[in-house]
Amino acid sequence: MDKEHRKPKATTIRDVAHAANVSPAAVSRYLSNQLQLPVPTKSRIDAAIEALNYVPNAMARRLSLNSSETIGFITSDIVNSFFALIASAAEEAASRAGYSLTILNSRNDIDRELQFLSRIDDRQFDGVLLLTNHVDDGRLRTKINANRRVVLLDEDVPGAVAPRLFAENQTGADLATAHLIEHGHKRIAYVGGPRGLLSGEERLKGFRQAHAKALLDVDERLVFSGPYDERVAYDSFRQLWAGGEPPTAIFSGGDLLALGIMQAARDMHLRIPRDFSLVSFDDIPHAALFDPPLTTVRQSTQDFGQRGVGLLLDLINHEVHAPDTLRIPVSLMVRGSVAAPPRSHRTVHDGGAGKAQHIGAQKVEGV
Amino acid sequence: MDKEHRKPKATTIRDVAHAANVSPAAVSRYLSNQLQLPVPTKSRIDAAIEALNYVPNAMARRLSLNSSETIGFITSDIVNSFFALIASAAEEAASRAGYSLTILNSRNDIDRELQFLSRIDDRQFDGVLLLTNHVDDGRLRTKINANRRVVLLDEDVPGAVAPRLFAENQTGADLATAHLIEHGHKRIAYVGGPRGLLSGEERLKGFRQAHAKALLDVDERLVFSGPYDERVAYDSFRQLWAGGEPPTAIFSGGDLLALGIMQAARDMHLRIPRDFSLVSFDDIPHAALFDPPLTTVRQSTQDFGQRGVGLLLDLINHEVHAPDTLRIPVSLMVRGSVAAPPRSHRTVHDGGAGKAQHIGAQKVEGV
DNA sequence: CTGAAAGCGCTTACAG
DNA sequence: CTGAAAGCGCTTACAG
Repeated sequence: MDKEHRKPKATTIRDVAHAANVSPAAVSRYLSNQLQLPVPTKSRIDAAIEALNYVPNAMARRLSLNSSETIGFITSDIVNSFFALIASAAEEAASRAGYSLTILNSRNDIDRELQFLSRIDDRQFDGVLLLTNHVDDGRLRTKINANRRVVLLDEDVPGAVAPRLFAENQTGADLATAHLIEHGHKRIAYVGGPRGLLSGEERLKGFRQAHAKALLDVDERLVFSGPYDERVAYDSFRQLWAGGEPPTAIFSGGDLLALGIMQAARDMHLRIPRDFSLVSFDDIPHAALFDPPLTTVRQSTQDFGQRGVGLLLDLINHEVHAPDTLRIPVSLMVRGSVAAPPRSHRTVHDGGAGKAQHIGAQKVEGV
Repeated sequence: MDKEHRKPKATTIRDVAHAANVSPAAVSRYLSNQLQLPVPTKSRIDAAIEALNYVPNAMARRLSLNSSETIGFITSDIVNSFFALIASAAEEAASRAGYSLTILNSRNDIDRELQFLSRIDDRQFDGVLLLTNHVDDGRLRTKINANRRVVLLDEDVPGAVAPRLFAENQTGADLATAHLIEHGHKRIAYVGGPRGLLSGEERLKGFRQAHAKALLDVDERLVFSGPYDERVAYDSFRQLWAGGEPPTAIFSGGDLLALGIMQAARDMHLRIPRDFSLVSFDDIPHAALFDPPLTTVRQSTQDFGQRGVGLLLDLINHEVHAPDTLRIPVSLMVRGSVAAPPRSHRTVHDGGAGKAQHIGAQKVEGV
């Protein structure tokens, strides 16, 4: 259009000040509510802003304030709706506090995680919410301790100096396993996350704890730990069924793993819960619509996102709390994937064999 | 720790220049590969950077370059894994081009969309990928035309001057409906997106087109258009079954709607595909694991994200293309939610009544 | 080719 | 209380 001005310079605070016959400082202070002005002056400024279509330049403000007004959210997989829900809750909380939230998809790759954490160093982020999903080799710890503007969510980085927010993993696993035991299962397999990773360790601990409370032994040949990967769970299941005596129930350390198990069962023409029962962890959306509706341990993604942002903003503003690890409560969502063991004559409490209790799942609160 | 310096000033390009005995300009040019330096000078600079632990300040660079190096991704619901997959692909493409991607969750609220679009004005974003999911009242159009750094993905904003990237909606709907007709269905319901919204209109058109090609009439009492809301689909289903003669099959305009339909069917103790068949649109992850495995139209989320970013970067760099609307191809993923109509003696082509073809779903390419 | 200097558009300590 | 001026830390047109 206008060939005359090659770059139609953006209107700045100077332009507004000039038009309103005040100083740039006055406009700046007025806009940030640090100055009570006489009404006529106010209106002149407002009119100038309106007329010149003035919008403050965020990059200039950020350079000046030495704050990017942005926080990073690093997750292993944004497509996993459990993580997406946390991200969504975090974005809302951040937005309310005047911060943008940038979601970074690490694909569980430590090099990408480190690269993303470096964006704190170049001032792209004021801080970062880190949801890692693998065992640290020490590099994450070092990186975090170098800048100290990180909050650990969902999984731990041992040795890192950072606020932490985790689920009640052990309690949840105990709850889930006890639920199976109550239905008469004695031969229960564990298909869970990696050894050395917080959720994997703690959920396995809960699994053992429930057995101990029921005076039951854990058959170590039925314990499978591995990455949170659908295919790995798929393979674990096939191994379980390849051996002599398969279990009558499985506690799976994550809904993604449960999905792999369900797929494998389907491929082997096994029905859940007729041929075996299944309880899982996470409660991803639509878990109630799977075949069968999945009984699983729920953790509040809202809590994760909201409280995580709170912790990070406190850290950024140097309002440091006691460095305790905070925990998100859990509850068991009872749906249709658990029944009595096959070929068992033991009395069951509910009539839940074939029929799913899908709507308004019965909720068993965690401790 | 150090009480002496209240603010331990970050090291700047000046510090590096000083330590390496060159000018800041030389360092800047060296770092951006605009300058070939003698090896000894290079090493001195590298050593200084290393020793001082120098990281360029991104906010300063951005102010100077008048570019935020960031693009926005506005979606109605990041928890919907279909959108999350597009976001993920877009993030990868943006990252490869040196851009950050910020995901914004609009919750399909136009005020939030407008607010997010304003971040172009204050220089937070160099441009925006907009995935809206409702009919515009004119405000989106006005806003987009005011800054012209927006690419429209998945849904249209009529009248907006912007590059567009949409799915082959009509072809996909035709494919899906024809699939039902081939299985002997004549009484097919449509439960789809809103009238006036691109996907809703075009998919309905494809639904009608398939009928016309088969010389079948569409029963208008079986056509339900509404927002992409699980509960709305739930209610539509109940209405369909409340009337006299329910359909023998449903084409649903989105997997989220299909989920609502499946939930309603389950609550009414109806089995799919025994009691009615269902085909849908989107192919969200794990669609194969639902009960039944969902036959649905697939669109490549990878294409959406990648090509969308490409279009936006071209726009930002003023490498404008012809303003054509680009289309993403579709294909039908045949799984287990379609069978012959109930009480029908018509011969069916595949044996697909009860048994699901879940693994490696048969793929029928779109035109 | 190289460096001193101006400029990006804000904010705020400082002086009047 | 108010404004002139310095400063945030880069990039780059300009002069030498």
